[in-house]
Amino acid sequence: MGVSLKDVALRAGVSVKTVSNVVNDFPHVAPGTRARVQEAIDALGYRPNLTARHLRRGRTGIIALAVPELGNPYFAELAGAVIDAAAAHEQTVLLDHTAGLRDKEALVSRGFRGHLIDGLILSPIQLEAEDLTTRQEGPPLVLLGEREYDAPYDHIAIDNVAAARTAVRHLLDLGRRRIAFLGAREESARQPAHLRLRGWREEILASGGTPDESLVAATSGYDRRDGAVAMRALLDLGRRPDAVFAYNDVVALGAMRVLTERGLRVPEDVAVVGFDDIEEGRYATVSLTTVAPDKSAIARLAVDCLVERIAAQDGDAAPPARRLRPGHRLVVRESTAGRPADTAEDPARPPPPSVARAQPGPGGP
Amino acid sequence: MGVSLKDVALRAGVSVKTVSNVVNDFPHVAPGTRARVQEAIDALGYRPNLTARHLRRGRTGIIALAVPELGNPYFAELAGAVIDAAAAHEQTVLLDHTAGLRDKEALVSRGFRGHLIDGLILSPIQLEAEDLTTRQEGPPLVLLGEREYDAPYDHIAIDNVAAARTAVRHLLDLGRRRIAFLGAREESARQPAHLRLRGWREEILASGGTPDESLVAATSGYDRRDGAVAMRALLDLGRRPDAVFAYNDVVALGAMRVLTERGLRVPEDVAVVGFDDIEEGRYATVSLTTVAPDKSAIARLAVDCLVERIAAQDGDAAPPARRLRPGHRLVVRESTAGRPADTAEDPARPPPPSVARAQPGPGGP
DNA sequence: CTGAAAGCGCTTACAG
DNA sequence: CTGAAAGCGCTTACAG
Repeated sequence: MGVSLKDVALRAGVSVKTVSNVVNDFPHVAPGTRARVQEAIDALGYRPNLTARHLRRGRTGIIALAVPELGNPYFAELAGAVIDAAAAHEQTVLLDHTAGLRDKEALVSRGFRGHLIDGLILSPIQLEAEDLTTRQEGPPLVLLGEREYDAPYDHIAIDNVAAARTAVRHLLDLGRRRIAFLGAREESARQPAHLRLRGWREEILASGGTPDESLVAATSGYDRRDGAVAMRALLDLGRRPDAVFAYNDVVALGAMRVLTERGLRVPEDVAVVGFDDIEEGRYATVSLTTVAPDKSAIARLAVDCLVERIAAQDGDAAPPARRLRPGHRLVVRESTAGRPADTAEDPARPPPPSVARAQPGPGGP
Repeated sequence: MGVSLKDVALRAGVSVKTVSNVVNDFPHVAPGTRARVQEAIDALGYRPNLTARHLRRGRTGIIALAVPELGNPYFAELAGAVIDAAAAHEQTVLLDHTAGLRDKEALVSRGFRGHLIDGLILSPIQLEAEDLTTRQEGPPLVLLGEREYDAPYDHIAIDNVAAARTAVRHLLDLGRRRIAFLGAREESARQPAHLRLRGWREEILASGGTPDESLVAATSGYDRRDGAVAMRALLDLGRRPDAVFAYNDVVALGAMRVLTERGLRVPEDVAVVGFDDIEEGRYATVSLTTVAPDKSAIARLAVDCLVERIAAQDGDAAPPARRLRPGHRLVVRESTAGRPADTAEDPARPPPPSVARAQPGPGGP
């Protein structure tokens, strides 16, 4: 059916080895031979069978990226960045989504794609440490995001506590004192939103205040609807905040929608800060102040680490597990700053400069 | 390095053929033998090498989905639906993004992943018919979306003209007469937004009006910024519409942001309709009226067609190229209907019922 | 119900 | 600079 190396070799009157050399752009092929082979390749329309190459090389050049949900723009944007970062290493990305379910996350982490992928980048939500420590086999693994584990894997994440503190600090500086936190998840022993919630507590304490736990709202997930439900629940209980710090941007956007429905003005009555810096937040009717993780740095570091570990399988000494901290910054927009007529942000122009800048964070320990 | 079939066969004291039979769940294996083999598999931690299987079978079970941009929620949501639809056929999805560039689209359509993928689903923006007619090789191909080609490939798309007419009809019914169209692209000989623009023209003509071409705004792409830029340009030229029909939801959202900036009320001063029904539109501060294509039907039909064509390569007669039309409906929200206090849509509840329903459209011709 | 053997299309020491 | 041959780990007629 397909045209094979052998067919090309036959036509060019050389061995398959020589054709292989030409196809793989190896040196030490006589110019005349190369031309003859190339001519045969073109004439026959030969295209290498990647599948055979994979089997022979023991490598596929495919890495998997497993995210909770592609419907969350943060992960869609991150996936785009990972695809680009991987292309720089000539790696192809296979996308998996786990729905944030522990079982699916554990399955993926065990490398259920047997030998199809060379490595895996996983952004877990509910995965537990034991899922990782009992991991027998599976490809090299790099972890992404807020969840941390005592397991020997590279972990790429911004300093979530510091980032959350910066956001809360910003709200405190605006004079807000009743700052709600949206996106705690009670069902999980170890809070996915652990660190951001801790940042909320620490910063309020550092300012001399007392964290009001009745302003911490649980959600069952992390999407727009969860934000709307949590915000509505808070208001229905009569716990009206003067500011909201949400686990992420879509939760913040869902909350903002409910605030408007209830006739509360953003930011005059309630200031709102999100997390992720998704494109959508910049174009919301009231543009969203947010913590902006450096997505392309996250993607780049993750792919670099993974590629290094894949290479290390060939006998190089593998580096110890690293903890890498890409940068982040607070982007102040209308949901906290209002819209002074003369300094209105223009969403059609390049992204505005950050206002507060958190420490970009050095590499791991 | 890995454990192979042979290792398992050795330990179980059977031939590799028998192990293969067990692994692939073939019948006609004596229960005792099966148990013995299974025990060996577990003890050795054997996992099939997919790469070898692919080579031998000549199939990988991987299909590619190429979309312009994962950052556009419509494509992210569609990708999720395709991944799910493919899982039902035990197919894995490889995601490519083309940035809507003709060269990249043409490259992908030629199946540049040589034998790695069994088939391709492509949603083209700038691809031209000749790119397809000169296509020599490449895997089975299914086309998605508004662009149509005179080429023998399956094409899955809602009735874009009818859908656009329904949207414009809705605006006309509200008494709007200066309806702008956002998202024409002049640089391309054959408009990507061809059909939706045609629907705009036809419906205005059908209502006895005259399409005002000065209200057709070109964009350089199809994202939020493009919508904002186009809207601003229209207003700066003094061409104030009383309604906007946008090529898609993100363009509509970008436009809505600018309208608000300029102190225009939505929908009182300007009603807005988008296209795609992305989740974001439901939670916008003024929720967005939109044409909702049936994304899961699109995904399902595309995967079904592709899987059928892949199977047809084994000698079955391939069906002629089909044109399949999944359904769509108009979802009316606040950006055209306003927010009557007593019927406010609750974004935290299930999606609202459609108000106008376009013909769901029969299967192909 | 099970086995021995060929072959999918490459890459890679090993020779020359 | 080029060739002959083995082998990556499977699946699959073909026998028995």
